[in-house]
Amino acid sequence: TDPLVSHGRHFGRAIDAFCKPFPLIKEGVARARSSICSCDHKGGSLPSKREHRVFQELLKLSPGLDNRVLKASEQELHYIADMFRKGAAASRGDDTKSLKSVIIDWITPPGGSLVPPLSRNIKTDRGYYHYTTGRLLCPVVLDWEDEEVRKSLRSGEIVVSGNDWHSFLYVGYKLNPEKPWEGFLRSDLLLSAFKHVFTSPSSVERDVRATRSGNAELHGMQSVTVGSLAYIATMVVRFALSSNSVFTRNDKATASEIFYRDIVNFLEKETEKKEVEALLGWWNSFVYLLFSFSHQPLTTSQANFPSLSCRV
DNA sequence: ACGCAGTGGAACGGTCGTAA
DNA sequence: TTACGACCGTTCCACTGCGT
Repeated sequence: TDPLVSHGRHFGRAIDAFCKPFPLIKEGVARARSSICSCDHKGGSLPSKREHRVFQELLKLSPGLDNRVLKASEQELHYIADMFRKGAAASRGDDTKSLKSVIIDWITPPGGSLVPPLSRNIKTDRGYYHYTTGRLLCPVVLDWEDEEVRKSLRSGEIVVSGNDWHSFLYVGYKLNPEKPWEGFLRSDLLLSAFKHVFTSPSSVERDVRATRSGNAELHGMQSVTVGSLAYIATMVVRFALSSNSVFTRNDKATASEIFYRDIVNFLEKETEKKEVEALLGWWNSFVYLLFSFSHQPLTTSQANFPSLSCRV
């Protein structure tokens, strides 16, 4: 298969999970072409800064792609975009599939069991219907111990959206109202899911049994990105923990895409810059430890890739 | 509002390469 | 030989747009 599909897999996981590749590429190419011929026309809608950056990141994933898209016909642009779309969809499918069952292990208390038990491959009794998944999904500003809260969440009387971040995003599942950044996006559950997807499923446990390179290594991932954090959070909250049996990007009950965008937008706010740098540094140091412990000797094909620990 | 067809996307069974 | 983990192919489902 076309290596673009593989690049698309990483694009979805680490850069932008939900964008439509064709408009992104087409508009990016149009901007590049117009600046090359120095026509300097300001036609069309002004792209957001982010949109332009995502386009640049996409080009970086595939060697020579920048020149290729500049010369490409409309038809070829469609083809390239379709390969990226396919890859992103495939990786999402694989991740939902594997996280769905393994998350049961992570939320089961060590040495204990879930009451009532949850099936590894059936999701209907997850979400707010189960005490454990409900506690993790409950907005951190609400008190899950309050029976009225539980009732309202189950009946849909309380609709969770926007910046009502879920408890599982926080260390200890608790918010410190004085310091809202404390423990935010640093929970064990997120860390496990991140390792599962980006280093290897077995790297979540102590003894790494991987026989192949993980996704981060395969794609030369240099550091934890905002996109990858949002992706992991979305996969966990909106799919693995929820009671929806189907992952949909814009259905009202899960609203995965909205959740993802909320996280990304928040982390890219100028006002949060300092905290976000600290957050990414924290993640990078964790992943660095993990990566160096699990490291297999590099093969020649892998030796060209920078190690995951390059930055921060 | 309804039926219809086309399309994209998610689930899942399976394959294949790798390393112990 | 076996376990592991990335990736692929098939099938099914939900959404969209169109005509009536």
